[in-house]
Amino acid sequence: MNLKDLANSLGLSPTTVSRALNGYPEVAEETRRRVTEAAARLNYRPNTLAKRLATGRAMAIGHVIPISTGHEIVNPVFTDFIAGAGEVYSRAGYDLVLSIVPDSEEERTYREIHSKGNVDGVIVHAPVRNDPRIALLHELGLPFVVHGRATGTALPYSWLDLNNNRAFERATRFLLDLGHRRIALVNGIETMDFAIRRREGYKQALAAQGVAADPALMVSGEMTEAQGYDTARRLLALPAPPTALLTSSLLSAMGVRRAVEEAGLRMGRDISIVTHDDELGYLRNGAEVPIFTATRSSVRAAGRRAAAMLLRMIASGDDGPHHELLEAVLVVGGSTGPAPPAA
Amino acid sequence: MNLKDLANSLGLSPTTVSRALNGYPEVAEETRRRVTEAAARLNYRPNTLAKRLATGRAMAIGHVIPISTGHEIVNPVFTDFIAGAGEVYSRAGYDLVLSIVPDSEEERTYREIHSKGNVDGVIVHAPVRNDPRIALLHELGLPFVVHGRATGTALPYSWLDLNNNRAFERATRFLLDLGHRRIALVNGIETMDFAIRRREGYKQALAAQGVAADPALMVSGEMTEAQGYDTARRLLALPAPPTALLTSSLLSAMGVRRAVEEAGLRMGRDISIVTHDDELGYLRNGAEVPIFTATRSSVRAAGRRAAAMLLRMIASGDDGPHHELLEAVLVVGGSTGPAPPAA
DNA sequence: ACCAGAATTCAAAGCGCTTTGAAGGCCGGG
DNA sequence: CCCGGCCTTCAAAGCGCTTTGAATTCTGGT
Repeated sequence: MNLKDLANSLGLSPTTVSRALNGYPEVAEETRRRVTEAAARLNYRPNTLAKRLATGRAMAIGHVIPISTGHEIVNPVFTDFIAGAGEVYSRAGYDLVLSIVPDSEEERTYREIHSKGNVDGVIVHAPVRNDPRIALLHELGLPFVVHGRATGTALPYSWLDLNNNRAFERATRFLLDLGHRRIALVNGIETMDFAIRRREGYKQALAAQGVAADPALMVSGEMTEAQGYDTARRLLALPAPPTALLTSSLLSAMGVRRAVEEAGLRMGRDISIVTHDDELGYLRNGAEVPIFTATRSSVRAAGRRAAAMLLRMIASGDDGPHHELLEAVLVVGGSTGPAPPAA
Repeated sequence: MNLKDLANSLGLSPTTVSRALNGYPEVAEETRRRVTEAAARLNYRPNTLAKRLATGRAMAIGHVIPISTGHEIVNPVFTDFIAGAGEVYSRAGYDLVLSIVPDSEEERTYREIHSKGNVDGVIVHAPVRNDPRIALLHELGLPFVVHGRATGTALPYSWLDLNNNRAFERATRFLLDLGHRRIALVNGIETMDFAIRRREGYKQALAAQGVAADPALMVSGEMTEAQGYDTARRLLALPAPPTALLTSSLLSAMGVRRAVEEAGLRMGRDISIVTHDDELGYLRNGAEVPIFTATRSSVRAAGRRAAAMLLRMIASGDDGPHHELLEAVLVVGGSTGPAPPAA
C-alpha cells in the first residue's frame, strides 16, 4: 500500500492525498476526511525512505559513540541520557541512530554521517577541553548540541550542561559548614570537561574558607566501584586521613562506602560522604531518604532537554548558539554529619 | 557532489559510475580505476537516503526499547549488548536505530517501523514467556533475532542465548561440592525468561544432590545493589540463614556483600557468594583475580554475535531459524570457600 | 448569464541513486 | 571485407514521496 495505490483507491491524485495527509490548507475538508479515513482503514504508512529523499530531511538524530581501548564512554550515564533523548525523538517522529565506532574513526564517521545525509543533527557526548569535534561539526555545517561544555573552544556552539562547578562548590561548602577541613575529592577522569569544573568548584569553596587544597586529597580516575574502593582505602591510610569525601558518581561512592565500612568506620558519623547522583534508572540513591548526601540532577532529564533543544534548532533553522545550564539540588542523606573532633 | 556531478566531471554516465563504484563486473578496469580515484579525490559519498530508496534496503537494524513505569529495560546489560551489536553494524555499513517508546506503544512501534520501511531487521530484547512480539514479527515478516529465548512460543524463531540453566546449575553444584546445603538464590525478575531458566538450573543441581529447595531461600526482584542488600539482610536474619548466595548480577552481589560485611561476616570464609558476571564495560569483577566467584559471559560479545547472525540472515535471505547457545565459564574468585561447620 | 478570483485538484518534475534494456565499439572467423 | 558476438557504455525508467505550476471547478458579484 503506497501513496499511489491509496490515491487510486480514492479516485484522487497522489498530490491531493499527500497534501491531505500532511495538513496542507488547500485541500477541502471533506476530501481530507475521506483521505485520512481511508489511510487509517487501509493501514497506510508513508515510506520513510521516500519521504526523506523527497524532503531532504533525514528525520533522524545521530549519536556517535567512540569505543576506545581506554576510557569507556559506553557507560551508565550515557545510557540514561540516550534514553531521555530517545523519548523525545520518538514523540517527534525522529529516529535515533547510534554509531558505535573505534575512536580512531570518529572523525571519519562524522564526515560520513554528514555526506551520506542520514541524520539532521547530532548530539556530542563527553566533551573534553578544546574538543576537536566542535570545529569539525562547524565545518560540516551539521546542527549539533553538546552535552557538557568544551572549554577552550573559540567557536560558538550550543550546549546543555549541568552546573558542575556550582554543584561541587555547594557540596564542598556544605561539608565545610559541618566543620570538615580535610575533604577529599574522588573525581572522574580530568580530561573530561565536567571533571575539571567539579574540581574548580571544590577548590573555590575551599579557598573561600581559606582552607588549603591538599593535592594528596585530590584523586581522579574512572568512576567505578573498584576505583572508589581503592582510592578510599589509600586515602584512609594517610597519616592525616580525610574526614569527608566527595565523589563523582554513585558507583564510586559505593566503593568508598565499602572501604569505609571495612575500616570499621561508620558513614555519617566517623566520616562523611557526598556524591554526585545522576539519578540513573537502575542505580538509585535510596528510596525516600537518600543513602548518600548528594548533588542530584537527572541525566535522563538532561537527555530530554538536549534533544528538545536540538530539534527546536533543526525545526527553526536557527543555529543558535543556545545554552542551558542545569542546577543540581543538594539532597541531604545519611552519609554526612559534623566533623568528628580532631583526633 | 552527487553521482551526476561526479559522472559529468568524468565525462561518463551515472550508470557507469554507479557500477564502477559498486563493483559490477561489466565495467572496464581502467574506467573503474579512474572513477574510484575521482570519487576519492572529490570526496564523493553516495547519499544514503537515495541509495536506500533505490535498493529497497534500509541498511539499518532496529532495536525497540520499551520504557515502562515498572521494570527498567534501559539497564547496563542492555547498554553493553547494544555496544557489541553496534560495532558489528558499523563495520558492515549498517545503522543502528534505537526506538525508545512507552511499552504501551511497543506493538504499534514494531508495525510502524516495518511499514515505514526504515529498518531491515530487528533485535528483540529481554524476552518473556510466550512473548507476544514473536508472533507479531512473524506476521510482519520482518527478520529478527531474539537475545534470549521465549519459551512457550510455538513459532520458530532465531535466537542467541546464554545457557542460563547450565550456568546456574554449575554454580549451584560448585557450592554443593564445597559442602553448602543452604544456598540462596537472589534472582532477577522471574517473568524474564532468563531468570526462569536460572532458577531451573539451580533447582536441578539441588535435586541432583537430594537437597530440598527451600522457598524461603529463593528471592527474585530487580537486580540492583539496594535489592541485593535488602534481600541478603533478610536472608541472614532467618533462623537458619544460608551459607551461600547465588546472585544474578554483579550489582546485586555488591549489595549482598555489603549486607554480609555489615553483619560482621567475612565473604569466602563465613559465607560464600557466586554471581553471574556479564563482563560489563564499567562494572568489572576485579582485575586479575576475580573478587567474586562467577559464571562469566560477556554480554557485549553476545551483542556482536546476535548482530552478526541477523546480518547474515538478511544478506542471505534465509530466515532460519538459527540458534546459538553460549556457555558461561565458571571463574573462581575470592568470594567462595568451604561451608563453615554447622553451627 | 458572465466573469474574476478563490478554492480545489491534478500532471509532472524532481530528490539521488540503481537497474533494465538497448546501443556502440571492437574482435576474430569465415 | 563482412558479420555475429562480446565488451563496455549509456539512456531512461523506477524507487515512493513532495512540490511547483497549471488546470479545473466553484463562488459570488454584476
